[in-house]
Amino acid sequence: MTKLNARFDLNHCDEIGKVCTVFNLRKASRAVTQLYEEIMRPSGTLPTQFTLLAATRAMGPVTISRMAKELVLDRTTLTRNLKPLEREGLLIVVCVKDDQRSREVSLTSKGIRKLEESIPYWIDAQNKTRQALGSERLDRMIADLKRTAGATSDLV
Amino acid sequence: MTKLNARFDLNHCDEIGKVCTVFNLRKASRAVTQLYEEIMRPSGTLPTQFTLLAATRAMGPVTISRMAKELVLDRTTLTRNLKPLEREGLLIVVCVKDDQRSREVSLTSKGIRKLEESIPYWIDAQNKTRQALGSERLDRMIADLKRTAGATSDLV
DNA sequence: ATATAACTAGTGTATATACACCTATAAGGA
DNA sequence: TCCTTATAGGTGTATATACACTAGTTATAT
Repeated sequence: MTKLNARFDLNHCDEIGKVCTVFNLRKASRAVTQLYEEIMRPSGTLPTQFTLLAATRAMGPVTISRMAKELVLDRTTLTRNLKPLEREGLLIVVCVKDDQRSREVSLTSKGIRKLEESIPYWIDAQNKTRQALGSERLDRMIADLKRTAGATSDLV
Repeated sequence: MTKLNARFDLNHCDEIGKVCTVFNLRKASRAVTQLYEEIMRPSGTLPTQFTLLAATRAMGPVTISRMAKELVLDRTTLTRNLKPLEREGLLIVVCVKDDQRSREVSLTSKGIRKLEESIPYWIDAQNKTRQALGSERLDRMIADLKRTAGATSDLV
């Protein structure tokens, strides 16, 4: 009688790649990120930076910590990811009056313009992805991804 | 009559985060990666490095380029990701006899041991993820992720 | 046989990500 | 009030990721 997990031993490492959640997630992330980067390249905005601009716009003036938690992003990672956008003058991070510890992120008018100009390229990437995957699969997967982000980040 | 894409203008940036494929994929990736890192920490192997070890074991001696293509990973990224594993003596990259351009990656016995020791922690992470998401959703999502990686990497 | 094209790989640079550690400020209790 | 604790944030370091560029090797065409 073989053990249930016998297929995960050294002689069946190909099975690991086939069923590993984190591997398949990261692999798909790379593929989709590469596609979005290619399509959005003419806009001069990286997809990761685009989502930061959109998140800042959506959340209004927001502290680093709150934004990081919302994005399931380490706080220090967010600090660093904001740097290139600050340097380009697309957003500003300023101290909060009521709490000298906190700093709030906001878009500048230049950042708003940049975001607006990038949206058509992002829509193009969205449409090409939908075309490639089919609406049904894509909508289902995004719903599953949301659930995954919520359920697993609760465990950490 | 409003345009179909009207909800993606500057006044509805919250919609962008809700429907953006690359954002939701990366966010879920971060959440799951964080969970795997926490669970696998005692093994001393990062989940990304674990998958590289398993892929090397599965693909046998394999050139950098072929491995990169298989993993939907930029070739130069793979070169750099192999570095810490080489440094620890878990794998070696050697020149190929027949083609002086190519270099092949193989596990060392130390790498095989390390992989074997890490598998139980990986199984634990796999099980906890399955528990959190439910088998049906997880299996469906992984199938969708595979399809996504294949379909979008073909477009680039 | 040689010139050119195609292929394989590495480096420099930049962004993305997170942990350990540190500093400063706010909140709360003795 | 003052001491302790909790909270908000930044830096140093390391890995993950990709592009532009470079160098060497093999294949191909004339």
